[in-house]
Amino acid sequence: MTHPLMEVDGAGLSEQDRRDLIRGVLERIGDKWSVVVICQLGDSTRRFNELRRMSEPITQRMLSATLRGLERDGLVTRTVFDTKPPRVDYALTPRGHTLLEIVRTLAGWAEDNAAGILHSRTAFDAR
Amino acid sequence: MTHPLMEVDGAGLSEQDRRDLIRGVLERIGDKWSVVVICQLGDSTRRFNELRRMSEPITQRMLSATLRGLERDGLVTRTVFDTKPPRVDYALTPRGHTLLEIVRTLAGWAEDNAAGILHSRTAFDAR
DNA sequence: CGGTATCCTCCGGGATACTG
DNA sequence: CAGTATCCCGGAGGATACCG
Repeated sequence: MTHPLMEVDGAGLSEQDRRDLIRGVLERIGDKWSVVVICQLGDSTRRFNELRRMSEPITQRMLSATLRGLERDGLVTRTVFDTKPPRVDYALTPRGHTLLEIVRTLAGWAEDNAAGILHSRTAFDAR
Repeated sequence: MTHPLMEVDGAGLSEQDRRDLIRGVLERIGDKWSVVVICQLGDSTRRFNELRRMSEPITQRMLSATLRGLERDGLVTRTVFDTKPPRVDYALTPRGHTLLEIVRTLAGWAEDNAAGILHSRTAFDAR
């Protein structure tokens, strides 16, 4: 039997380490654009400027940085075609797709609860 | 006829508005401590300093701010007992519990994928 | 087309001290 | 015990210009 806290890399993890680990991963989807980009890549492979338009008002710099971060974490693949003009395709990896499902759940929750949350905020601020 | 600002339930929102809405809600759980605090409140009601210890190394200031944000969004209730010394209890609302479930899924995903992600990062950085 | 390079601003959040 | 009040800094991220 495997101890729950020893599953990651074989070393023992404290509750503290566990939270750090989760936070480290959540920072990826906690940033300003990752969730948006992941959602846009959900249906199909996309090219850079295609993503840029779909994710407006993202800046070129931030799209580039976001994609690099997602690629670094093995959530997105980057495929370069050596044509002219250049063409680069981005797509979700299998790991990225498992995250997409959760992110869609989260997005659904956000939509379902948006009205209630906005109402709560108004009530809270009124005081 | 429907006024745009009244279509918060998702019926006639532009793709842009939909993303803004989701981002607005995700910023709550995207900040540094909300997810941690929500998880700690998952099992039972907690007092302020109890949460503080459970969420180390959070600062007093940030716990206070995080709880206020969660309360504002109707995710957490704050109950003051007028005793000495003072006592304040925090608990998840029903809405907070629905979010807790998703957050737990997310935390589970983070744990399950932590090793793979760390490996991907190392491989990516090696290049 | 698909990016970098630079510069600059804003604010999330830590440290510390004080309070009802 | 359960908070506020200040001060301050690093870094996320926007604007803009340039590049292969």
